[in-house]
Amino acid sequence: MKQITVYDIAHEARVSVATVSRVLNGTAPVKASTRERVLEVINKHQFQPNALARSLIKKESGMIGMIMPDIGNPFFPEVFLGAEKEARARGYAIFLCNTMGEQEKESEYLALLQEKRVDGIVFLGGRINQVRSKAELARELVDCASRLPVVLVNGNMPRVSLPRVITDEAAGFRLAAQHLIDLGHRELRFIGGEGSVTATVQKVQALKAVMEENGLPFRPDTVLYGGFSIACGRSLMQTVLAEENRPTAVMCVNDSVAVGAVKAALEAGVDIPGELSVTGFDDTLLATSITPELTTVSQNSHALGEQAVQLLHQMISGEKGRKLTVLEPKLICRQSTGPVEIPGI
Amino acid sequence: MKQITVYDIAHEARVSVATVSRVLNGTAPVKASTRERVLEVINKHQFQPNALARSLIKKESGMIGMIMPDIGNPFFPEVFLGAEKEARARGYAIFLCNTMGEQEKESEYLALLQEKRVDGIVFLGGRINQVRSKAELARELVDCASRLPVVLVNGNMPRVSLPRVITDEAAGFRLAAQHLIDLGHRELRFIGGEGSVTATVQKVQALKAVMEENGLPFRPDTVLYGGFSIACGRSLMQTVLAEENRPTAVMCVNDSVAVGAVKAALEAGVDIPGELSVTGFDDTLLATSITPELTTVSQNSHALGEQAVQLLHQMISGEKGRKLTVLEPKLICRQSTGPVEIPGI
DNA sequence: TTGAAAGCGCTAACAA
DNA sequence: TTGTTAGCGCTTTCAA
Repeated sequence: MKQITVYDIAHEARVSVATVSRVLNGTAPVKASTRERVLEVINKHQFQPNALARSLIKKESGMIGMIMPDIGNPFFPEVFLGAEKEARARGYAIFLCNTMGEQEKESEYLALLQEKRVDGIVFLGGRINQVRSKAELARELVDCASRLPVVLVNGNMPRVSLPRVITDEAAGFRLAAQHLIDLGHRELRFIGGEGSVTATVQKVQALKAVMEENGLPFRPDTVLYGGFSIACGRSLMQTVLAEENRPTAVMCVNDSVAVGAVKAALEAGVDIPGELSVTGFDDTLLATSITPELTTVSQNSHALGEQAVQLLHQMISGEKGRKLTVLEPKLICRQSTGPVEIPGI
Repeated sequence: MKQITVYDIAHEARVSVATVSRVLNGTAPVKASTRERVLEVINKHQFQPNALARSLIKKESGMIGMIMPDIGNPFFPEVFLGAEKEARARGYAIFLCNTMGEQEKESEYLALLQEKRVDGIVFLGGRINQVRSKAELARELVDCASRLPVVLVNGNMPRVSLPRVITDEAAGFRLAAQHLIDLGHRELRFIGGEGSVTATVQKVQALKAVMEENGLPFRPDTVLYGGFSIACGRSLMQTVLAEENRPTAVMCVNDSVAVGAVKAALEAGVDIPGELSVTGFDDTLLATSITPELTTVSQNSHALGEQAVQLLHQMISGEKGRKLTVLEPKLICRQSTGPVEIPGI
C-alpha cells in the first residue's frame, strides 16, 4: 500500500512536482487549466500531502504540546477546551500530556515534545507551581524555552522568567473571604491544597490578609492542608467538624475539595448554609452538580487556555506578546454560603 | 538559532553521521570509545534528533490521534487517561481532538490526522454512534481506515466493519433495571439521551426487555429523550415530577443527567431514595460527588482507553488483533436507589 | 507560467 | 567497526 506522493500526482497530471506544490499551497500563480488538471488527479487519488515532509522543510510542525497535571480534574478539561478552540482556528493540533504533577513525567514529555518539534508548549501545574522547586527542573524548562516558545499557565517559577497567563487567584480568594466576613462569619477555616504549592499558599495568604484587615485573628490552625481531591475534602471536613470550636465557614482550595467537604457535612447532619458556609474555587461543573450549589470563584478556565494559545501563536509568529496576562476572577454566589446564624434565635 | 543536526555531532566527534545514528538508535555495534566520544558531544549540545526527519524515513510517527465528542464530560477524560497510559508505555504521544459530536469537525480532524501521518486513530462518539448516519460519513471513515489503523470505541456504524472495543452497555443497563425491579419498583422511567444515538437506543431496548421479562408494561411514555447534560437531566426530571402518576424509579442515560435529575428532585422536596430511586450510568466522578451518591453502572472507562490503544498498537505492528473486544460493565449500588415505599406504612 | 534540482535531518543499505 | 551515499516527500530557489 504505497503512499501517493507529489511525484505520482505530477507524473499523472504531466507537470512537475513544483507545480503540484504550487497548486497545493497557492504559493505561485498556476495557469487555470493546469491547476484544474492537477486538482483532478489529486481528488481522484484522495491525495493527502505528507505533513511530516512539509514540516521538515518549513521548520514548523503545526503541533503544539500541552502539559497538564490531571485531565481528570474538571478544571483542566475546560482549559483544554479553550486552548483547542484557539489552536484549531490557527491550524494547530494539540498533544495532550498528562503528568499527574510528577516531575519525571514532565521531563519526559518535555523531551518528547521537543523531539517531535512541536511549535510551542503550554505548561500547567507541577513544577511551575512549587514554592521551591529544584534548580535542575527550572533549568530544564528554561532550556526548553530557549529552543521554542513556552507559555506558563497559572504558575510561576522562582528564578524563571517566562511568558505567563494567569488568573489572579489571590484576588479571587480575597473576594470569597470578604464575602464570608460580610455575611458575619468570624471563625473561618481553610482546607485542602499543599503548603508546597504556590496556588495554595497564595490563597492562604489572601485569606490571612483579609482576616487581618477585618480584625480577625489568623491562627496557624486556621489552615488544614491535605490535597486536592474529593476524598481529601471529605476527610478534612470530618476533622474540622470534630474540633472543639467549630468554624462557621470553611473555604476550600478548589471545588473538588469543597464537594467532599459538603458531603461530609451533610452526612454529619450539618445544615449548609444554615450552620456552616462552604466555598469552592474554580467554578467547575462540580460546583453546580451538588446540592446546595457551591459558592465559588470562577477562573474563566476557558479563557485561560484560549489566551495561552493565542500568546503562544504570537510567539511562534515571531511577535513579542505580553510577558504577563492576568485574568480577573469572579465571585459566584450560590447556595453554599449564607449569613451566620445568631445563636439563640 | 540553527538547529543542531547529526552532521554537527558527527563532525565534532570526528565520525560519520551513520555512526551517530547508530549510537542514537543502537542499531549496530559501535566501539565503546567511539560511542563515548559521540555521546559526549551529544550531551554537550543537548542534541535532540529531529523526530520529523526520522518519521519521514521510518514511516512511523509515534503519534496517535484520539477523536472524542466532549472532554468536558467526565467520562471521556477517564478514557483518555487509560489510553494515554498505554500510549506512553509504547512511546506514542496523543493528539486529542474534541468534536462535540459535530460531524464536520470529525471530518476535519480525520483529514488533519492523516496528513500528520499519525500511526493510528482511536475514534469515539459522533458518527459511530448514530442509529442512521450518512453513507458519506461512513465512507470517509472506511477510507481513512484503509490507510491506517482505526479502532472504534463504544460505537458501531451500520455497514462499517472496523475493530472495536466496547462496553456491553445493554447488559449494564439490564443489571440496573433488574436491580430496581428487584427492589419492588413497577413504574420505571428512562430519561435523557437521543433516539438517534445508538448508545441511547440500546439502553432503552435493554430496559424494555427487562420490563417485559418481568411482566411490566413498557409504554412509549416510559421514555423521555432530551440530551446528555446536567441541565437536561434537571429539566427532564421536572417534567417527570409534574406527571399524573409519578414513577417510583427513574433511570438516566448517564451520570450527568442523573445528577441533574437528583437535583431537581431534591429541590422539589422529593426524598431519594425514599420516594424515588434514580440510577446513573458510567460511574464518573459525578456519581460520588452528590448526596445521595449515585447507584450507577461502571463502564470501566480507563480499561476502554487502555484496550483501544493496545489493540491499535497491535494493528500498527502488523498483528491481527481481535475484531471485537467487549468489556463487561458492573452495577455499582450506592445510595440513590432503595426499596419502593409501601404506601400506607 | 513552468521545470530542474538542491536541500530539510534523518536512516539504512552497501562497501570497505 | 565505520563511512559513503541514496533516499523519505516535500518546498523553493533559480533559470528558462
